[in-house]
Amino acid sequence: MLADATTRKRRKDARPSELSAAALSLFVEKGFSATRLEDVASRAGVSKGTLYLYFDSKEALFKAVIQEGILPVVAENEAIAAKHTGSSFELLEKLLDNWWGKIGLTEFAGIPKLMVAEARNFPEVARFYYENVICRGRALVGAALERGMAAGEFRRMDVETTIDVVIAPILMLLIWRFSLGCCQNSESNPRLYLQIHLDILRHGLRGSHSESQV
Amino acid sequence: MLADATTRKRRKDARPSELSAAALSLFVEKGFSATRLEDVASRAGVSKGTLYLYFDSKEALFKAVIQEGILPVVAENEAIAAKHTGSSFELLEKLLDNWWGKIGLTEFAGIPKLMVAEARNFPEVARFYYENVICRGRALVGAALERGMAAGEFRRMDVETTIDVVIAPILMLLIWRFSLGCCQNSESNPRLYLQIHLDILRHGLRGSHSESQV
Amino acid sequence: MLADATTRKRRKDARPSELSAAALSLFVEKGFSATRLEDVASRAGVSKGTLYLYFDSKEALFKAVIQEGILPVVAENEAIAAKHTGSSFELLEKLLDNWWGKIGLTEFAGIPKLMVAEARNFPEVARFYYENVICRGRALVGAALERGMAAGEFRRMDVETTIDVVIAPILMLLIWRFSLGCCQNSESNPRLYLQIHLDILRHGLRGSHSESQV
Amino acid sequence: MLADATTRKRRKDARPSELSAAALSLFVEKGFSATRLEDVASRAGVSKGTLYLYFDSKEALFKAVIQEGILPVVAENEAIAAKHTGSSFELLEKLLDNWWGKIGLTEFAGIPKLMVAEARNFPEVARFYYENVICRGRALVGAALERGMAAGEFRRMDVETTIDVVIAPILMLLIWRFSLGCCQNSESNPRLYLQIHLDILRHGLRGSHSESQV
DNA sequence: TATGAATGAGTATTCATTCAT
DNA sequence: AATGAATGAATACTCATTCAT
Repeated sequence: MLADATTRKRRKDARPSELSAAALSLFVEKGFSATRLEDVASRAGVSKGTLYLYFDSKEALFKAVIQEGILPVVAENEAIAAKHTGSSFELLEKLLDNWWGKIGLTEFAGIPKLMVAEARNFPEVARFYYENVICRGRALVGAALERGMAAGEFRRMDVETTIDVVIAPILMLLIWRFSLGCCQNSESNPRLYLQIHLDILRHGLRGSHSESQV
Repeated sequence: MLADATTRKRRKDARPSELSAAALSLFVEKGFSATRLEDVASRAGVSKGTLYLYFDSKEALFKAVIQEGILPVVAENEAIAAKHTGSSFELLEKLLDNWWGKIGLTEFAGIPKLMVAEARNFPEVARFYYENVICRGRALVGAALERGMAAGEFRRMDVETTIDVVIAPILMLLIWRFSLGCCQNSESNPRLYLQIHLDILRHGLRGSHSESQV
Repeated sequence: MLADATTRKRRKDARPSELSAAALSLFVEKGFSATRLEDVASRAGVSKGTLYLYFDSKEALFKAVIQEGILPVVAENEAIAAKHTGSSFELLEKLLDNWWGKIGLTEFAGIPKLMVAEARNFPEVARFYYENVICRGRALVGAALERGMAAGEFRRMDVETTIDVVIAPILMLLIWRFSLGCCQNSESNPRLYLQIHLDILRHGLRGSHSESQV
Repeated sequence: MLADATTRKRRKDARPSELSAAALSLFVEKGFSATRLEDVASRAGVSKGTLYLYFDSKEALFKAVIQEGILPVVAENEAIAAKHTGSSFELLEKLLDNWWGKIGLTEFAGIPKLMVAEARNFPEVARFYYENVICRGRALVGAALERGMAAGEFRRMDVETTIDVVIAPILMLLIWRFSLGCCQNSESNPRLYLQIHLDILRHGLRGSHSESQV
């Protein structure tokens, strides 16, 4: 009896994240519209009605999916940046490492593709994501770039734009995996991809003395 | 009379591309599922039924949208690459310029976001896009990279992976514009973005003598 | 020129029956609702619009199909009955022979199945058919039966009901051919069927002296 | 509480046959194509969506309608034939009696008309009906005929064809009721019709000694 | 809490009908 | 007379959402 109650309690507490996990994988796989709530429920092992005990609507489920996954990682990265000492490029590497471990290698990897696909239909969620993930992530990269420029480690460039160029391949890596990546026959090698991205940045962002070589 | 017949003829010939243009903009804006064919029709100034005179189904319309826009540009870029003389980096710049003018500045700019969002739901179209756009585009960039490496202009790197890193920011620029780009308040500056991307590449791909500086 | 005009004239005169012939075969094959006017038109070698030059609506076409086919045969049978001398059973045979040659062996054979399938949806046409084909046909058979009973050739039975029993196998033969007949593997033999029907009637209708044997 | 649960259960169990009964009457009345599923649902007192909880498609509903009604009666008739002793004609009468009571006087009476009208459009269902109803019914009649011929009760005739002639008026009686029967003013008298059919058969099938009287 | 039967608004698709040429 | 492009009403079917149990 008691055990049952406990189990049930544990069950109940876990439900929302079980459901949003199920939703995430289906949303990522088929897109938001093409995902049926019945499938979400059955993947989570509950009935369709139960879903509505935890989420008011399909859109609310979408919001939960987006909000749950990535925020903690952003906060972690902010902490990493705050206590970083060493070169600015090393900071970029650390941020990327953490992101990769916490997002790229987990089920949350699908979120960027999902958010990109649905941003126009859910402006409110898009704004939330933009402000809490994108902006804060850009701020971290931006601070690292400015720090490096100030130290002469990186040459001077338009910071706001450089942020985007630096981030783009990382987002694209995940987006690709959940979209056209299905079509390619060869195995992709994300480790190598990220390493080459960093290599190019290492040279490409380098201090102004390099610039004269152009 | 004659004028009218001609007009009608011209009208009929123009219909398919009028319709696929309308469809493209709605698909990009709302996603495939969330786009109602009635809206596509009325944006093109015709009735729902007329759409079916030209496309067998919503999916057929989707295929047409994807297939029409980008193929010619790929072919142009292949021609550009074939007759190029000069540095390999200049070739990359030329390819990017043409792509930007023919895709980035036109209505076709939305295709990458659309394709990314729907690839999983339309594997057949995704494969078509992958083989005819992605593969051929990658081949062009890959050839330029290898040429540059052979000439000592670029240092040696894993070509297949570098291709992806080089292309990613360009795709991401378009994808962003049609997704989270809506959220940002500041005007984005794609010219500057592409220039910085090229700057970073110019330094980042440079021949091995630079590598010792790391 | 003149030839052309003549041809066109002949063409024009023939159109309605070409169209209703095409409609008949499609109606019979697929049913009224499932038949598309475009298919009717193209089977008749004209465009969809042309159909409307000759028939106001799909229902009008249906009426024409029903009305054209069988009426003349009814009239012929009335003439046959009027001038008949000989036994009453021979009259029944003659009527059946003519019906078989003019309906059963022609494209009109499909009309009974069509009329049966659609009677409820087109009460007006059904009534027309009932009054002009069914009633007049029943009257002919009824007269033959009464004549035979009066002569002692047939035993006394309820005429109105016997008419139906006598006619039923003949209608059913045609209806079957255009419905479940498709399913049977063996070739059906309508000649034999009709002969056995007549054989049974020959004995079954026989005068009252037989009745005592029951 | 318990009562309610039971009620609901009973409700759910009853739904499929409530729905197929509603469908049967509408299909018979208007034909398959002309019947709207919404009307079927509302005749059964449920909403359109509910129909799809029990039947996958309109065609599946059609199949169910056809399959449910008649099969049990065929089986009953097979049992009747198996245990019959007495004259072969009496067996025919028994079979007819049972058919009439279980089909002719029930809602299932409309099935033959429906099947005839739609056979061409649903070859699969038609085949099912042909094999499970028609063939088995014909086998029963055929066996009775052969038994009677062997006993000298009936004269020798081609059995396969005679089966059809014997069955036709019975099918036609039902088909008529749901088609052109609407048009006739006088009340039809199916009892009398069947009796006359049997009377004619009684004389018409009789053994060869009668034949000499022709 | 959890269920799943029931709902009905929403959309892709078809096709009879019209009409400018 | 003939065409066939265009129309839009009609309908099968889906699925988010509700609610009685």
